[in-house]
Amino acid sequence: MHAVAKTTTSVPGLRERKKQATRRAIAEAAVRLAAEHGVENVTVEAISEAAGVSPRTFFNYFPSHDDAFVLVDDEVGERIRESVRLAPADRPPLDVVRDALVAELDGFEARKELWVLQCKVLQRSPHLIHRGLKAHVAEERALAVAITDWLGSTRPGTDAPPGAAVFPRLLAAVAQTALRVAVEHWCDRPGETALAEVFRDVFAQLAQGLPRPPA
Amino acid sequence: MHAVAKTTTSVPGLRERKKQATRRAIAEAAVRLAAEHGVENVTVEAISEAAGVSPRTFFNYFPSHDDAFVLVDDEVGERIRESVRLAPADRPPLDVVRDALVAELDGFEARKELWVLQCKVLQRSPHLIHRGLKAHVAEERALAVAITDWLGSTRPGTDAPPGAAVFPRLLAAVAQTALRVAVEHWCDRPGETALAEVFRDVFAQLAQGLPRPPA
DNA sequence: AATAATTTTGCAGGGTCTGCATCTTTGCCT
DNA sequence: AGGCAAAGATGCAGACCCTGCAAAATTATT
Repeated sequence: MHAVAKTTTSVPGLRERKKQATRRAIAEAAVRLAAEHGVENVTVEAISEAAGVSPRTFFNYFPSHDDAFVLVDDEVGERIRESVRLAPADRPPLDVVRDALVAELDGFEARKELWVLQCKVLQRSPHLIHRGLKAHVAEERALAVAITDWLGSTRPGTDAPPGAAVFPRLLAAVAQTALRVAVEHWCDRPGETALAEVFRDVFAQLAQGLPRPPA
Repeated sequence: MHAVAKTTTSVPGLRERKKQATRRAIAEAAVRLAAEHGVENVTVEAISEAAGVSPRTFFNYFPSHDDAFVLVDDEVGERIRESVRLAPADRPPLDVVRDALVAELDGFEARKELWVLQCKVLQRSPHLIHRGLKAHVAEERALAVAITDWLGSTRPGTDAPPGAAVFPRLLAAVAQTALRVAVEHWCDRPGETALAEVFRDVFAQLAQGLPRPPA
């Protein structure tokens, strides 16, 4: 408090940093081992061994064996929802959600290697896709709430037509699905197309009501 | 072969009937117990006990504990895909998929009680939703293939624009998602709206590119 | 009625996951 | 510095999940 002025915020402290490091070490070890030997042949013990922690510690970071193989960043979803809530009220809903997602694409491509590697693991173990979709569904529901907020800011308290109540959930679900399809498609063709391009194309098709593409 | 002429087909035989009965008994016991005590408090032993089989037999019918709680009918998906493949080549893709799904809706409402009950279980245990989505994703991929077949029957072997390759996967994924959203929405409001109505409404919104619903 | 095929079952064993007690590490204070 | 309190890591016991394998029971066929 006297000689050295501490940076009052920002620095998470050694404790938190070590925790994050441990978490990343476990996740990275899990993905690498899975890419080499296949998911079902990678035990918690092996992951812990490679990450340099005890098997018991593994479960302090991941609730289940499978959860170690999917990469989830909570902050991304929160930024997306905030972006939706602050969107101009008169824009097309699909555009609002699309742009909110596109804004996060840069950080996505930055970790390209990691995602491609994980995509391979997920393709070999479809059973893990659903673990990834777990976060997906959670995101979907939170996004639906954000969309409802955004829409509600236009006209509060009015009798709605039958479709209105489903709309936020449908838009959120479709947007997440489009994102997933774009990523899967992009993973299948590494380096061939930019993710942003696939992404924009997919949303364009959605906006047109999924017409038959010109052959 | 001599005295009694056997009904050459149709009758599945006592063996097959008992198997189906056992399977249904296990599934029903699982759902009922889960509805009462919560999924995580229902062990395989308890389910087997209630179904009148040994714990080992449980795993002869369901690959995992969680799989006993989701109802899947393989034949339904096959009928849907066949319907898509046989559709007129000049119809709007979204309509083709919609109608293929709508045709199965009757059989769906017939088991209304069962589905509502299961929806409650799934709502209390989100972790099971993904198990249900497992079949969902499998269906999605198979459906994408069927859509590709159907589209391909129009013009085989032509240079495709960037969006064309994604289209079948996107359409299949979006259609499955729309189905899921419709079912969830319908489960939340039992008896208020017919599933077919929600379903048609959702697809209408998709066909219009998800515009803002009139408030 | 006897035999063959299929299903059910018990058992052993490995893997997942949790709660609890203990030990080590980290953060903060004088 | 040195010590105290909080938090994380670890080991262990135990319940549960899941899978082979071989024996017993049930069903189909001759």
